[in-house]
Amino acid sequence: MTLEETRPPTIKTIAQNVGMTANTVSRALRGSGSISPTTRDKILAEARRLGYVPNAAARALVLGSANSLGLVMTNPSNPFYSELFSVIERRSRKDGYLLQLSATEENLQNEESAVDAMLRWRVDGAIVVATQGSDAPWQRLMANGVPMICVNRPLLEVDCELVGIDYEQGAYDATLHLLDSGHWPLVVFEEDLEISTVHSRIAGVHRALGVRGRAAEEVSIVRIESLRDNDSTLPWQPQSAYEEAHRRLAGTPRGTGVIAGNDFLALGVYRAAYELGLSIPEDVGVCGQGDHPFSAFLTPGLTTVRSPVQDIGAAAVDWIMERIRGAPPAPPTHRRFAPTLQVRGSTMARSTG
Amino acid sequence: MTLEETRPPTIKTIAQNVGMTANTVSRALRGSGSISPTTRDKILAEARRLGYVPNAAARALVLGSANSLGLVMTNPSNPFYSELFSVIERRSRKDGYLLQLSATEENLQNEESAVDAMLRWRVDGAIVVATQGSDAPWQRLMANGVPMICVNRPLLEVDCELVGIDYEQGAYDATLHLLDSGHWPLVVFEEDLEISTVHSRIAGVHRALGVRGRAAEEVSIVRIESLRDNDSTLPWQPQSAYEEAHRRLAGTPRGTGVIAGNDFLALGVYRAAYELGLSIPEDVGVCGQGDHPFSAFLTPGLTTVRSPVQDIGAAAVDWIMERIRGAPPAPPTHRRFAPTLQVRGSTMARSTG
DNA sequence: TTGTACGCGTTATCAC
DNA sequence: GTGATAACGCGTACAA
Repeated sequence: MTLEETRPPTIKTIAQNVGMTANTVSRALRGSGSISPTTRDKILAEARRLGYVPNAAARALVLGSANSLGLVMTNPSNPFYSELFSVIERRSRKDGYLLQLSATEENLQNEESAVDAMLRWRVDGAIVVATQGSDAPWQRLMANGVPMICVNRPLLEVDCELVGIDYEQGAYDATLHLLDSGHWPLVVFEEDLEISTVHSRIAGVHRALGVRGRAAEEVSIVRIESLRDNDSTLPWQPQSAYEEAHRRLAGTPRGTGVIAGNDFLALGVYRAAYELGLSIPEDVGVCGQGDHPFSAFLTPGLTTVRSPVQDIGAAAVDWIMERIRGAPPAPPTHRRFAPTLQVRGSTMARSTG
Repeated sequence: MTLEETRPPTIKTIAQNVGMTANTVSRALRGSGSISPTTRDKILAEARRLGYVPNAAARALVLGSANSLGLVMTNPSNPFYSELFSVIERRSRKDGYLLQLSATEENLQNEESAVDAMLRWRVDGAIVVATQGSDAPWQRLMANGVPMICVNRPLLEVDCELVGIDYEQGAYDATLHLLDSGHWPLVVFEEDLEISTVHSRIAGVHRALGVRGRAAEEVSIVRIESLRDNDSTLPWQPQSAYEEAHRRLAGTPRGTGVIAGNDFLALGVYRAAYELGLSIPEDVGVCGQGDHPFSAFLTPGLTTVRSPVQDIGAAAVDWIMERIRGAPPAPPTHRRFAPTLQVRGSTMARSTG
C-alpha cells in the first residue's frame, strides 16, 4: 500500500475523464442550468464510478454559507438538554442543515470559543442555551449578523429572541399543589447557579405563598452545590442534594413539602427520606421539575413539573429557519411555553393532623 | 438599517486598510514567517478593530482538512451516550477540533446521510456507534481514507478499530452474582434490537449458567419492544419493560432474579414488582447495566454493571488523534474495557428457603 | 521583511 | 447546450 497523499476526486477529475469542462460537470451534478441528457448521464455515471463527493468547504466558500447550524448547550447529560438535542438534530437534518455542537459546561470561556467556532464556520444560525455569565459572546455573534435564538434562558441585558419555559408558573403551580394538599412548611432545593431559571422558580414559589397567605420566611431555600462548573464530565446526579437533604430533613416536622429544581435533586431527597425513616408523601411531600424519564417509575411516582421539550426544540429550529430563509429581522419575541404539573404519588393529599 | 449583503472582513480588507499585502496579513495573524513587530501590531490592531474572524471554509479548502471530527451516535438520550458525548466533546475541543454530530436513531438511512456529511466536510476522523444494520456506509467512509473508530459496537463483517465494553464479562459477573446470592430462576430483559451488545450479554449469562451447572432452558430471555426505531424522539424509558415485567413477574417463584440490559429496563421491573406486591431483593433480585445517574439512589439501590465511559471516550479520541497526527495505519485492534459490578441493595443475599 | 503568483474546489456570469 | 473566465478567502512558493 503506497502512501500517496491521494486527494479525493473533484469535478475537474470527472470533467477530464468525460472530456468536458468543470462547469458542465457542476451543472450536471446539481441539476441546474441546461444539460443534454446524454452528457448528463455520462457525467453522473462517471461521478458514481469515482465515488465523487462534493467538497463542502469549497461550496461554502463560494456560497458564503455552509448550511449549518450552531447548537450551544451547557451540559448534554442533563436529560432535558439531551432530549432537546434530539429534537433539534432531527429537525435540522430534515431541512438539510448540519449541526455543529458545543458544550459550555456553564463556563464563559467555553462559550466564547463556541462563538468563535460558529463565526469561523459562518453558521447560518445559532440555537443557544446561555450560561448567563456575560452577554459579550452573544453580542458578538449577533453583531456579525448571525440569526440567533435563546432556549430556556434569556440573555442578561441584551434583548434576544427566546423560546423557553414558564418556570415561574410551573413553580407556582407546584407550590399551590403542595400547600393545598396539606404540606407545610416548605423547603426548596435549587442548584447554586445564578441563572434565570432558578430565579424564576423561586419567584413562582413566593407568588404562590402570597396567594395563600403563607409567610415566606418559613420557607427555606437550600442551594445545592453544583458540580457543573468543575472540570468534570460528571452527569447530573443526586449526590449533593442527597447529602443536603440528610441534614435538612432530619428534624423537620411531619408534613414538610419539598420543591426540587430538577428531578435528580428530588431523587436525592427520596433517598435521604428513606434513610431517615420518613415516608413519602405522608411525612414529606416531594415535587420535582423536568419529568425525567425515570420519575414516573419511582416509588412513589414523583410529582413533577413537565416541560414541553419537543415544542420548544421545534419552535427554535422553525424560527431559525424562517430567519435563514429571509424573514426580516423583527423585534425579539419571548415565547414561554406553559409547563404542566404531573401529579403522582409523592404528593398525595394527606389527612391533616 | 440598509439591507446591504455585507460580507465579513477578510485578510484583504485588513491589508488595504493598513497598506499591506494579503500575504503579510496572513502571516501576521498566524504568527508564522517573519514580520516586523511594527507592522505586526498594526495589522493585529486593525484586525481586532474590524472584528476579523478567519474563514474556516477557506482555510479548510486550501489545507484539505477542516480540523473537525465526526461523531455518530444512535441516540443521545441514552445516558451512556450523552456522557460519552461529553467526554469526547471536551477532549476534542481541547485539541482544537470541532465536533460534527449526528444521531442515527438506529436507522440505516440516517447513518448513510451522516457518512455523506462527513465525507463532504472532509472530517479528519470519525467516532462511530454503528447501528449494525449494514457495513456499507462505514466501508465507504474507510475507503475514502478517513480514520475511523467504532465505539461500543463492532461492525458486522468488516474489521475496524474498536474500543468498547466487555459486555459478555459484565453479564457473566452479574449472573454469577445473582446465582450465588440465591436467585433462581433467572429472567433476562433485553431490548429487541439485533445488536452485538445484546448478544454479548446473553452469551455472558449462558457462560455463567454453564459454570454453575444450571440449565439454560430455565432462563427466559424477554425481548422488550424498543421504541428507538420509531419516528419518535422519545428518550429511553422504562415503559415497555414495566408492562412486560407485569406479565412475567406475576406468577414467578419467590427468589427469581432479573437481569436487565440497561437500568431503565431495571427501573420498569422495580415498579412492576412494587405493584405486584413483590419486594426487592427478597422476592425478586434485580441487576441492571450502565449505572445510570439515578440507579444508586433508588430504593433499594440498584445493583448494576458499571461501564467506564470516560475511559472509552478518551481512548477513542486519543486513537483518532494519533492517526490524524500521522500514525501509520496498523491492523485494527479491539479493546474492550472491563465493566465492574456495583453491588447494591437490589441483590442482597437472601437466606435460602 | 515584504510582495507576486498560483492553487485549493466550487459556483456564477457571461459569452459562444 | 457548453466553454472560458472570474471569484470566494486563505496558504504556500518563490522572488524581490
